[in-house]
Amino acid sequence: MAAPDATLRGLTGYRIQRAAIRAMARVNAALAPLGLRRSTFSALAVVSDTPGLRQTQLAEALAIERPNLVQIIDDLEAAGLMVRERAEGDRRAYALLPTEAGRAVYARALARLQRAEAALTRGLSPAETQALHRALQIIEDNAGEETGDEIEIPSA
Amino acid sequence: MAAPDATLRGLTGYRIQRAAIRAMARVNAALAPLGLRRSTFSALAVVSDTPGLRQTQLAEALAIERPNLVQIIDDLEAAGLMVRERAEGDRRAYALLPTEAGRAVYARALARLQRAEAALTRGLSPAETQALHRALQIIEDNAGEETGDEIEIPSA
DNA sequence: TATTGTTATACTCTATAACTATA
DNA sequence: TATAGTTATAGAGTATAACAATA
Repeated sequence: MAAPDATLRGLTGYRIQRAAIRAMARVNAALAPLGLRRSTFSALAVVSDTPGLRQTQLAEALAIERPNLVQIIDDLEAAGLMVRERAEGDRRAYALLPTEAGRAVYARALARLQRAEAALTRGLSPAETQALHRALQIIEDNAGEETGDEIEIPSA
Repeated sequence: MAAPDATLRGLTGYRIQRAAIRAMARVNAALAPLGLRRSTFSALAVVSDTPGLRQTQLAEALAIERPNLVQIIDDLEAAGLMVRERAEGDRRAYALLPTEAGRAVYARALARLQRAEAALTRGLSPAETQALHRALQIIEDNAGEETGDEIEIPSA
């Protein structure tokens, strides 16, 4: 018997989980000095790149549930990095816009993250990193499909 | 502007997170019919492959904190899949052992997971999957190192 | 003094149901 | 009747401090 977790190490899902937990801790550490978490950073990034989008659209882009987005936007608004503006033509909706401060913090956060990314992928060539991204996309897509697994259809 | 999350997609950390969240949901779904979660499965796997190890050793193998392991072992014991036996020579410690039922459930869970893994990695060649594992290991190792980042040393 | 397992606790992330105000 | 945003809530996963029993 090799390592006690040799069986688990043979499972892609387990490896992704282990790498993700540690990588997320690094990302959090890189963002914390700017008062951001992963969730607030990613929201700020999408809104900065696509100003004016609605909360529902942002939730879909980030693959999070609408209710969970509320606190994220609240935090960004409280920090003065983003504003909710009533959307024209639909008074139920809000258009999300970054403030000047929000754009500045976004740029600083992105720079910090890119340094953290370089540390994370040290030892991987650009081609290997590219291949990693491709593999992760395939897995995300595969995992996002409906399977019908576990849906028992009575045979009569 | 391409997709609203184009910037985020350029970040390895973000891609790992997205893939991990979806993959873990699939793993949970594969384990749920057997009454297992990811945490209880991985504990059962390590103990089945390395019977007799201590809780501290198991926590280290799984990279979880000792307090969080208590409930996991409690659940496995309540399900009749594992037992705590007082360790010989050290009455503070427990040797963890799988029951017969535990070994049987482990085998069934592993088979289910391997089918789920095949679905997750559909479209990736064995070589690509191998390269993915290697890349994830490098990232896990890189992220686990101490950096000294953010430790401000007063210059005088 | 240090270690093993434990308790208590807290924080984050995620998910669902139900509400409000609009459409 | 449906949609946008919200509230309330619950469940995991993870983390730390402190305790009892033992070394």
